[in-house]
Amino acid sequence: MRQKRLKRNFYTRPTLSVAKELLGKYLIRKIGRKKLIGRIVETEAYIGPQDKASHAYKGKITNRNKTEYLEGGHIYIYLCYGIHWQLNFTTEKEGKPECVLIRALEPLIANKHEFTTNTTNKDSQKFSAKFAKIRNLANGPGKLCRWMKLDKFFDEEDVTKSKRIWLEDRSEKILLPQIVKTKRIGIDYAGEWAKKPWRFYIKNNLFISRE
DNA sequence: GTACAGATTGAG
DNA sequence: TCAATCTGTACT
Repeated sequence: MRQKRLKRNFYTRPTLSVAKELLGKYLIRKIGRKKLIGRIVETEAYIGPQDKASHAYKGKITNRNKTEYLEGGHIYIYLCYGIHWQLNFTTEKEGKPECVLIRALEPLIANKHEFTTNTTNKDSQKFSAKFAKIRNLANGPGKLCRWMKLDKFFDEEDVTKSKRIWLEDRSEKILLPQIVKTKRIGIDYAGEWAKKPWRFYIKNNLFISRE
């Protein structure tokens, strides 16, 4: 299988394109000799300064959100509800506070007898207890950070160069009809901006955070 | 210094 | 349905 790390020019593009094209890409987290691999199945776009749901609304710069202004291809990670880390990748040029939140991963587990990456078959919903366990590893933005052991020490990380976390293209293309667009989760305070269809997930995938 | 909301989660 | 848990932010 052809595997190549996503380069700078993938990230320094319009955020909505990056959010859609991140679907079907692979997030690799190296811990010692081991690798945790997750296929990205759900994302959300945040487009400051105009987006009221963005931390960079009205061009706000704080100690927390300053990494959001970095050039595309950097990690912006922050703690939510005092408990959960939220992994974002910056997009666009330096100075533009736009990013993509990774909301769910399909864990790539070596044992192919348990399940395959082809989860479009509704019959596979009759999954085993083990399958349920795997499904619960990364089907939410906080859960995937817990699984991959990601925290504030990854803020500002350049994923085009990092040796502990990066993204790979494994020649899988998610076509437009397979992408479901919905409003973003948990930002109802953002008025009109809350209605924007800036959440994307892979149709019929069993590893998304919710429908 | 104090007050309070939040890009969530899991238990009940 | 709701509490856990704590940082960032606004305000006194």
